[in-house]
Amino acid sequence: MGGIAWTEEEDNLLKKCIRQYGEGKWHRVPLLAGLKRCRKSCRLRWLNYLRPNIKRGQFSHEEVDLIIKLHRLLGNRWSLIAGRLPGRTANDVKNYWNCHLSKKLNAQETEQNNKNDGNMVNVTRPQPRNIEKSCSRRPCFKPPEDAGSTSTPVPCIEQSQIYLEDNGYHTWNEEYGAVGGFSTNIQFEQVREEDETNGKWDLDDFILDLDLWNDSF
DNA sequence: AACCGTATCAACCGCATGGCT
DNA sequence: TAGCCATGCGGTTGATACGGT
Repeated sequence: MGGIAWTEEEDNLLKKCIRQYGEGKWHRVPLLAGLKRCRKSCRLRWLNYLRPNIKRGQFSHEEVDLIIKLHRLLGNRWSLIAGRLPGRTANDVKNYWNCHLSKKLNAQETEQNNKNDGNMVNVTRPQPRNIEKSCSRRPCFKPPEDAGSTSTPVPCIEQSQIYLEDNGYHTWNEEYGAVGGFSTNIQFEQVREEDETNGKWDLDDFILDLDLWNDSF
């Protein structure tokens, strides 16, 4: 292993400390737990190993499929990918990708390229999304009523203010009632402060929902 | 049995980001 | 506004396990 392996005693001290004081405040954890480890090590050990509900063992086919899909959409954003796989850590996903999938997929791609040979296909890599600082809440996302149809999902934001970056500024509802062609670079200028239930909103989740939705058809 | 190459994965490192003063 | 500090993340390292020769 890279670095000094954690002992059972250290694990117990860390677990006890987290149980007592909760997560966060990692700079205090080594002192509170009585560990001779830096805060980063403590955090990593907890997140990747000691946290409850961590799933161990083989990745299922469903998980592997999802990882591949998500990686196609997000690139190496392991924490986001892991967030979609209950019980899996970013480190797990990253290791699995590096050990299993990257080689496998590279081989497949090379094979595919050889087959296509001259029939080049341009693949658009995930583009960075420009997010305004003011955008700090999650617009709730609901699938269309007719779940069986192939229509795209519609964010349930009244008077939403989502703008297409390359087309000047347009209001979503006024001019883009549906989300067709959503793979373009999109800027969320401001979102109505509506969804108070979760408090913290990750915009990437929302965009990912849309991308996954489109991808599934 | 000894050696070697490869796979696996826990741990570390460095950087980016955000909050606070 | 600048500087400092804590946190989080992705990349990388290196010890161990395991299979093949």
